[in-house]
Amino acid sequence: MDIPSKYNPANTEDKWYSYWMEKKYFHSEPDEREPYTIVIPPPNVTGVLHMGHMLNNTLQDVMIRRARMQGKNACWVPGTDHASIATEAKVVNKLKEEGIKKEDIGREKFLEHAWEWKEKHGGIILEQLKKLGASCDWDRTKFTMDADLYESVIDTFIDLYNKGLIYRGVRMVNWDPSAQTAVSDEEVIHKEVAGKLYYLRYKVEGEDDYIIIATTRPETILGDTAVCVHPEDERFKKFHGKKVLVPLINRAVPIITDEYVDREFGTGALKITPAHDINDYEIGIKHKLETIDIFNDDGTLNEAAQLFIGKDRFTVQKEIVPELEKAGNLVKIEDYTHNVGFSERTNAVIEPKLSLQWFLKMQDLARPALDAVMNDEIKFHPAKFKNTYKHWMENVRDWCISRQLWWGQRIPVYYLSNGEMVVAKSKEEALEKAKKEFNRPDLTINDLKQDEDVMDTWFSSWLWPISVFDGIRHPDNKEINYYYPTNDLVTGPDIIFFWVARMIMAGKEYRNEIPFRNVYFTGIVRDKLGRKMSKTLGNSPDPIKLINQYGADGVRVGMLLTAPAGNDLPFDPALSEQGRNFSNKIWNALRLVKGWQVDNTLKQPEHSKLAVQWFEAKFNQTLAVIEDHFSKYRISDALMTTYKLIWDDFCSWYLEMIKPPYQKPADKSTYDATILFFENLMKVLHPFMPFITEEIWHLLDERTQGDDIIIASMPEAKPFDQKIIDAFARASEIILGIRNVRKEKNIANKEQVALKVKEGAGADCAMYPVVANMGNLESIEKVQEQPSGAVTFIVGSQEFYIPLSGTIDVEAELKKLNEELKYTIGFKNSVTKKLSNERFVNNAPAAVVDKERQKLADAEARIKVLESQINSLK
RNA sequence: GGGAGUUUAGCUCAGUUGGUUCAGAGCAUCUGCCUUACAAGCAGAGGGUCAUAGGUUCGAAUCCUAUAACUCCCA
Repeated sequence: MDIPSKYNPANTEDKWYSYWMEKKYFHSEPDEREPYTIVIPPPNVTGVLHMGHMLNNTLQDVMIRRARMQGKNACWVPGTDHASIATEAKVVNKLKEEGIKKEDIGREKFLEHAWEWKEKHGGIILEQLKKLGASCDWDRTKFTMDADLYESVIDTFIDLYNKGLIYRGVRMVNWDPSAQTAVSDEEVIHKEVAGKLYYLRYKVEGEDDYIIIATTRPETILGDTAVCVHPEDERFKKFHGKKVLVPLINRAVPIITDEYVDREFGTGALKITPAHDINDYEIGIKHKLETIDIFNDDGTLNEAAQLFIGKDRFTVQKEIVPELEKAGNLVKIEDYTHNVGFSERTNAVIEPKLSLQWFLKMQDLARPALDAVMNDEIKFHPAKFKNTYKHWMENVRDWCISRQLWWGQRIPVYYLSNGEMVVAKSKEEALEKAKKEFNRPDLTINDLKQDEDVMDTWFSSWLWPISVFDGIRHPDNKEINYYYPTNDLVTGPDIIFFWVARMIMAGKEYRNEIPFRNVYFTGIVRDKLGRKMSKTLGNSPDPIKLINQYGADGVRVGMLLTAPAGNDLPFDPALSEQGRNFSNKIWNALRLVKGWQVDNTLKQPEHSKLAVQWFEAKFNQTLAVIEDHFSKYRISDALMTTYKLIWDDFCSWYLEMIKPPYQKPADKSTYDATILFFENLMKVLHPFMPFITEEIWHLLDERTQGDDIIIASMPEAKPFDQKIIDAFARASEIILGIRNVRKEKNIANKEQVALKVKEGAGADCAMYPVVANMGNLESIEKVQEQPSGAVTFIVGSQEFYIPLSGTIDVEAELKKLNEELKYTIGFKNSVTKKLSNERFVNNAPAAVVDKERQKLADAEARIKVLESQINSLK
């Protein structure tokens, strides 16, 4: 067989992916088997694949492929979300380039453009996932704006409204002036920013006195409606009940007192701007202050500000300072670092803004969702995220679900001209309802105006595990009953609140059941310097390029090896190289095995028989370890264990043990056993490296239709013979001893040597035939005494000799032995000390004490051997 | 400001209920090898005061206290 010495992934990956697709191996239909379900965390439809997706989806693919091979009905539902803010921004920009404003073409026309954009660009990320090998059921691909999912969202809104959980109200919200929409608390990212603290003098009305306040945002003074001091603060008691004049505009506002004020901060006096600060807002309500909103939706100042009308807030922040100075209000400016909120989507500085929005009450929804995680009905991996989850759930605030956008599910609320409203699924239904509810038979469809806003994208996503199976509209359908609850969710810790928490709420509310049993939190992929990967930094490698360079299998291994759950992953392309090298190692093992001629008449050599027995045991022993890792979601450990099983145990030991002499044939039973081992190893490896394993599966043997590794059954750990594992451990030590002697004495591997074993209790080893083969020994013989002119090595307390023709370097041997003796005596002393401590012997468990006694006996035996060696050399 | 977490080899991390030679793995490094499966490889080797200081215990990387540094979440 002619197989190239370097594995080339490009030749196999596309081939097998299309083959699997043709065979419909990824597709799932409900049947009598146990289901195993994963719903993909839907990537943003505007996105392209980044390293985070690579990690995330590799993990999911490992889990789904393993489940498939375990005979479960594996279903991985792919899809994307509509990302209202991001997508709308993209479409707005595209139109802008064409000279079109969205307001000019209107809502319907705009949505046509948006759909067109989605059709054209929205599938990129899913196509990229195919390159990675993701075995998603593509027939089930969903999009959060699909008609059925859209309707599910609308139904949910109506239902929650009818339950009294959704309300409309004017509240302080996080306003994104760039996207011109409200965003939820979770979409605001707080960052420390170097700014200034401005000390401003407010004149007390009708007096010559003044009060000094400190603020980071001097432009907002135009919206001030009070100055607040601590009631106990002696410095300000003289001002209680008086008024001050707001600088520049000379509006008289009251000086109020509230214990909220921190006397240590700034000057101890606080300006209050209820329209533009959440804390001020609360104080405003408490003290019934006037609220003056000085900003337009785009962050420019409006008429209420009186000055700087039409200018941007940041321009005004600069321009107002000289004005204040001129007017004599500026005392001083200090450097000051403070927290500023940025929009997760547009990176614009968030403006707290009073506005009329829709909210979902969270408290009642949160309780069952909190319990489900705290009592481990849903398990978090790693469990440390339970803390974060608990803290958020216990302090959860109502969710602002309306967005001032067009791309999304439009809020199903209809208003009459008098402001009264009805909530209904369609305009027609709304009309009927309105007629009845308000006793207005005269109403026509034109009297109704639907709410202009759409819902938060996460209001779609939180239904995802249910809505992809149509379980909102048809709660008793076959699919939802079969696939739900799903098994595992794989996602990043950064969306624990956005998504995980809310999916659990939705599951509890709509199915009265959790949406998944396990949540695996991945780390965040960072670059070598520990920075988060981002487009703006340009520090993210292009995953597709990586795949072309190292193969999808290689990249998958590279990602997984250093990605224990919940730990950040400092990505280094060298990791993918390690994965690629592993592919090559396996490839060459195949070349070796397939290069053998098989001679049916050949008798199986004893050493091969033992090797086969050993590997059988080793395989099952290791498989149990791998299964344990999987059960604990330690995927990278499961991979590393598999890696070592293949590389070290199979390639470095087993294959070397059974390798026939050069150009000699192999015997049939060893060959067959080896092929079987190879097949089993490929099965265990398949979930991690799907492509090369399928390729090798088909090269190892002729396969009938449908005999493909992707659907082969995963081996299960069977009982194994511990004795042969132990015998091998000893044999390998002896082999290492022989190798060391060869190395020290410069004896080529080709040259045969004889091994002499000192007669005694430890002289036997069941695996001597293997030792003889691996050590290239002409004989193994027991002797009473050390032969003259022989090099010695010791395994445990057993002596071995290799007679040599040349002279022995007595000095060097003595030095080595004396060092060894010194170490062993030291060790013996420490054990003796322990054992002579009465409290240890009395308190420690018997097993531990026995082990110490055993250690002592071993050390004493070894010392005896070493001493006799030294004496014989002297 | 409140809370959580982390700190073990050059790097990334394991280390379960405190008890085997417990101080580990992979990568990296160094040395020697192109030995007919594989130099994308083989055979070896070195490398750590388990962040610091106390304490509990017969015994501490592991439990407790304090300190330091870093990370994340919330406000």
